[in-house]
Amino acid sequence: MNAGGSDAGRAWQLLVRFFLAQRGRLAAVEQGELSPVQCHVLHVLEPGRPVPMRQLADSLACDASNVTGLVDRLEARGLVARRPSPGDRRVKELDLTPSGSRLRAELLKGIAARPNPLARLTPREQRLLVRLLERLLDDRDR
Amino acid sequence: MNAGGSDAGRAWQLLVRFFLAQRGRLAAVEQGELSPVQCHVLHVLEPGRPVPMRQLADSLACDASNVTGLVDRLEARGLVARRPSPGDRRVKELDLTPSGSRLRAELLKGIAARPNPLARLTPREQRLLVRLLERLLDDRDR
DNA sequence: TATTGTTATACTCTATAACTATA
DNA sequence: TATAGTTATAGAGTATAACAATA
Repeated sequence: MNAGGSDAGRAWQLLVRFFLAQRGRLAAVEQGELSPVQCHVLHVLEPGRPVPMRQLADSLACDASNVTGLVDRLEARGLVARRPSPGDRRVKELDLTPSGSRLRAELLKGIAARPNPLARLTPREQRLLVRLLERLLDDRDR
Repeated sequence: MNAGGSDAGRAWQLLVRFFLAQRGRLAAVEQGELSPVQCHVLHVLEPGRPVPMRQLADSLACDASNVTGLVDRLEARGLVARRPSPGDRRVKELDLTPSGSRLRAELLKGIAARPNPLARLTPREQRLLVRLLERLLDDRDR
């Protein structure tokens, strides 16, 4: 079997284990402000870069029907807004409101401010990990 | 601001981004056999190593009341079994059934067999990542 | 008194299927 | 015909609060 390809498998297994273990451990989630999925939406939505509903469903790896209710709830809280797409009248694009942009900034700040699980790595190891993850996530989600 | 501590924050942010992006993309989940949370339970439960319900709730970072229904469903499918704890009569320990053990083995195999997102790293980078993640996950979850 | 697990309740997330309005 | 988004429905995950049994 895997002679040479086993490291990718092992790394994948460790990453899966990591994100299973960390599920729901975001500051905004713990404070009850946002659900994990809502965090994802605010994370994907960059200010001034509207995203079609369909694209959001893809990035969530879920059925399109879920996005309707999800966006309904975020819109009811004034965090996002639906806009008609210029090119295709079937499409609705999603954008952050000023309030949503502020919460997104707090979310990112909260993520960066909670590096607890990574404290056990040396600074050099942390830099290595950043480099590897950046390559891993390159040209993804945008 | 962060002079020196920023790499941990950056790495943390990238890991969060990664697991948000990969949520639900496990073979067993895609095939509709298990939910992400059920995967976590089977992952945590090693054969022959019973785990108290309370400990399961901790590892899921959720309220203990959820574990009741979660375990009910897994037990109804014959994957896990509740056993009284030898020491404390309040405690119920959870163990895999033979059927659960088999599904767990398939789950782990499926995870290892799906390293697609990691193919973009060189073999050397993959080994580096494995080393870092192993240090990251060391003495956790057991 | 504190802890383990349960129940009741309410809300969110998720998939499937059927529908509409566009393309 | 195909696609974007919605609605209806049902099942699963989640938190809070109250409870029984045990420590």
